[in-house]
Amino acid sequence: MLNDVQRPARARSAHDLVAHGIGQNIMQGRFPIGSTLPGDAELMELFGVSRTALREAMKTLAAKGLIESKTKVGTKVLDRNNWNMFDADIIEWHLEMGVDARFLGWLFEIRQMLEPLACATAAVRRTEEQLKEMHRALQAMYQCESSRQGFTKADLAFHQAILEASGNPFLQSIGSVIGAALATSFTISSPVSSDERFREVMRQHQAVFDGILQANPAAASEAMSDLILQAAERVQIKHVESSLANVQIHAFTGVE
Amino acid sequence: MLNDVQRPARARSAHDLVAHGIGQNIMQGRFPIGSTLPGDAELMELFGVSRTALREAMKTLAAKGLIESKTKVGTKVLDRNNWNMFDADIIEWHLEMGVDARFLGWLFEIRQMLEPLACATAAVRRTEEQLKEMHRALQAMYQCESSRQGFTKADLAFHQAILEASGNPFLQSIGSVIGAALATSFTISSPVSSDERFREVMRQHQAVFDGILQANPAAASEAMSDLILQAAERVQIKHVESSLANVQIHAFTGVE
DNA sequence: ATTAGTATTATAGTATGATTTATAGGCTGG
DNA sequence: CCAGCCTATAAATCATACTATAATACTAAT
Repeated sequence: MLNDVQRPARARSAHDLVAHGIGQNIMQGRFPIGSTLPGDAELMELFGVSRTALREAMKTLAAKGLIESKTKVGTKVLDRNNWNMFDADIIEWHLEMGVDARFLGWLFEIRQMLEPLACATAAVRRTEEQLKEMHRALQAMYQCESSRQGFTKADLAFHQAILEASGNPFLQSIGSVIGAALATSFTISSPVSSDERFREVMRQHQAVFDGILQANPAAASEAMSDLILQAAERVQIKHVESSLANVQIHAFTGVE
Repeated sequence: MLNDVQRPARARSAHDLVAHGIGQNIMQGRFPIGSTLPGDAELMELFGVSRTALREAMKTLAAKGLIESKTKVGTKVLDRNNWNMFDADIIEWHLEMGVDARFLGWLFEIRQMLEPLACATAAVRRTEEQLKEMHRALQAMYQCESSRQGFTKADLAFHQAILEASGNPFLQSIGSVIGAALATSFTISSPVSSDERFREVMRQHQAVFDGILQANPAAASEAMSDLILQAAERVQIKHVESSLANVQIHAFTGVE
């Protein structure tokens, strides 16, 4: 069983590996929802770790809402709506078992719900320092046309700066969601693959920044909405073959 | 120090108490962001638990993004934007240190961003069974005019049924956010306090349900938006109104 | 026969000490 | 002055023993 679990890139701590292993097995349905996990002893042997490391992994998973342990009754896999989907690890584990068009659709749907309005609030609340931060990230994107990795990093920084400027801590904590979306998108369809596409992407980002700079919430919101919509389309085009529930982004956020 | 930590209602496990204690101290700024927590030995003495229990608590907090441990350097309190604000415990710990108007404002702001659009998608995707579930919850609300606790429970069930029907797992996992908002709102201003208010609240919920029932995403979305706005006003949050005043939400959900 | 209470027992929870590993900071040699 | 090698320290891990809890089975009283 463990052989099928995708290896994490770098060596990590024991409990981290175990959490990763169990988490991924839950995502893949090998530990089905509602089922009871093997007991401590069996899992210890399975992963070749001590009780301490195993239990720490369990606590990590429990903290993310994946499992619940009760004395005598065992450890059960909780229902999906207990899972904290805004957790970076959970999203990562999801994506590691293969990029699913539906999952990407949900990801973009959430972005479409939150980011345009985050831009709107940022346009009203942003400080000078936050504007500078956005500008720095934007400049970094301009300069990273050649480096896919550098571009992704700068792109994420730009979006995070906006979230930061929104002033809402809930929005500020969804960086992992956006990061996952960006990273995955770029593996499918890089925005720096062609010069034309690069300029289009930059134009959109510039529009978002300008809207926030000019304290124009409506413009900023609309620009971000366009940006996300196109990003989603770029990804979904590559996935037409998975005809099953090809979730379109239906939500448009407009202005009066 | 520990005396100031609000006691949880019911007795819980040792590591749970420790996680709660440290978590709350972080929220209150007694363990400031960026600072290094006391070492294992000191914390063990402070909370009167073994290393095992302490470390499990640490892993719980680390899983929620509150802290990060590194060998030799110690355990540091991470920056706010690493915290997973959609975690039920984190919200709870926030609220336990006293209801903060700003925090409530942020809570309602997020609801205003997500729930109307969740209604819109639910209006398109909902199954018959999900409609029945919403109806059940709605009926329970009608019948719980006398019981504040029962009403809150039914109210939450109604909102969760909508999230469920949206089909998006990210939305499905924000039940804790809504739950916290509802519970806190009701301690401030109960919707069943007067007959008049009760009828108004029920009218709004009925409008949301009708919109979803009739597969009318625009109507459902708007009804939910109204509902949340009024709920925010009841707890005297001017925040939401002002920040979203410039950008109206108009969700159109079209089917191809 | 049904119910209420009690004993059993499997399993998670907790405690403790020993051991290993990682790294900041100092030390040595170039 | 720098690079690479020690060393001290605190976290990470292991191993084992013990405790608390609750599901199950069993017993006894009605």
